[in-house]
Amino acid sequence: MSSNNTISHEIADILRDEILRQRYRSGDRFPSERDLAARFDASRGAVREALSQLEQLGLIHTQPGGARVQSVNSASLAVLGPLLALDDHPDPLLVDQFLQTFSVLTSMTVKNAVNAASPEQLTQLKQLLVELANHSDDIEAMQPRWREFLEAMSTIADNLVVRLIRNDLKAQFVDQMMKRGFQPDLKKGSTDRLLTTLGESLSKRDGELASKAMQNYFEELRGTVGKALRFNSEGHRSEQFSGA
Amino acid sequence: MSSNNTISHEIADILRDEILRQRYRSGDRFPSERDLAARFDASRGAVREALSQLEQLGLIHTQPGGARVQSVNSASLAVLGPLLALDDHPDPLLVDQFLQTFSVLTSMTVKNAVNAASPEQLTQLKQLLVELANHSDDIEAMQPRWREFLEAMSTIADNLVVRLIRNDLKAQFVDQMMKRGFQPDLKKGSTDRLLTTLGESLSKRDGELASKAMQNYFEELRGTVGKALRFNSEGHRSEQFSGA
DNA sequence: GGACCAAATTGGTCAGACCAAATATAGAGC
DNA sequence: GCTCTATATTTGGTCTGACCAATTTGGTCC
Repeated sequence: MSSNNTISHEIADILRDEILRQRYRSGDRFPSERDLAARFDASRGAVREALSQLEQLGLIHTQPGGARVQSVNSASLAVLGPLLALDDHPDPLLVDQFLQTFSVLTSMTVKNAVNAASPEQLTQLKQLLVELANHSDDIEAMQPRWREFLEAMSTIADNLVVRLIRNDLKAQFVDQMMKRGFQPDLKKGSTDRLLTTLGESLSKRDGELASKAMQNYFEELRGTVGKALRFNSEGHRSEQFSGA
Repeated sequence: MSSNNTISHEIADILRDEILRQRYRSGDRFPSERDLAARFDASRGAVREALSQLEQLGLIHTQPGGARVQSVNSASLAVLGPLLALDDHPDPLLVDQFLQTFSVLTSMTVKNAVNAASPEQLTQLKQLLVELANHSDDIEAMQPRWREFLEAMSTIADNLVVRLIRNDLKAQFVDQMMKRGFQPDLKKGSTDRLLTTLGESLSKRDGELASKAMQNYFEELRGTVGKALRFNSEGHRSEQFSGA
């Protein structure tokens, strides 16, 4: 998990998962710090630091007199990762929701980047696209280049809000999937089509076109990933999930 | 600010703002807990809890041996609120970026909601629209009804990822603007047009149409708000900002 | 049954201490 | 002078035990 190997993080991880697994109902009283200290055989200070993390996640609310459990719906974005990691198989619905969200944000970024890029940045982007095209056969090799390309787009678009959201989502989700060794096997045609259209949009400086291309790509990705996950969750443990 | 009136929150607020104001460069060593305890005349425990909050925000990274400051770009979404509250006048660019982001997420929610709503939910939504139309003259009165309408949309669309993001954004931003007493004065025409189109999209069950209408509305909102903020930041302190 | 008051519980803070990991420093060897 | 190593120091992580103020709880009185 995300845990540092400190006691307080361990405690936080355990309690967080218990809350996410609905072991306490929203509004319930949370065990007192002294009880938790006894339960985990730790000092109250360590427990307090753990509770501080849970409070930052929006999972509990502490007040003199007692802490109370809050609804997951009102939690912070940072609970997504733990939520996905709760079971062996990630929840297909949640994954799909993630992809859809990531799609609209990425499309927006791409659109703004293409429209706002300086001539130098345009050539840089084209260069990265060529790099990608050169490795379109090897998904492994494309991964870091995609990252670089999207990072460049993100820098050019220069929208801090989206950047922060994508930070969180990436930390919560992408890394989670990577750790599980998940590799979506998109047909090569889809990727090639995306690369071509992106190149075209760069030449024409047509952000809308780039955005649409990105959306279509994610649409296909959602289909593929959804199929793989559903197949997987039916018990046919595929090799796509090697497990951390 | 968001602070509870505890010492550790106070310390966290101060240090957070110092980091956001770039008083430490990314990568710099952060003062030791003992130094900070001396500076704030507090116990090390209180300082540690403050630092724990900063770590959750992604602003510092602590390790045995010392804590280091991280780049704001790699921080968590939760820094947006404090970032907006840093100066008397919110950064127009940041506000615009927020609105654009909120726009695509809301449009996506609306689209999915309209497409996925059950017949009962459709009538409920229409009912809420009527409510809105009845108060279209009084912005004050519309506010809670808008909230209710969007909340219903959010519930129907049932995308936890977007919901969590919107939670954070709302907490960081909307509340921030409300506290400043900011009220965008959109022309009544825009709002009426939005309401009409939304009603139409509900009847036709046309999510795409609803989405487009939402986008257009936000587009106008961005224009209006941007103008107001720029005007305001030129020193003509308008009455729109009554100050908390 | 409801209003009111005292006792127990709970979170927030403090002080002083110890350990292990990381850093800084001084010294040895070249 | 430079590099490398061993030592000393700093720093974060944790523990113990204590105190205060706010809340909650339970019982009493009307």
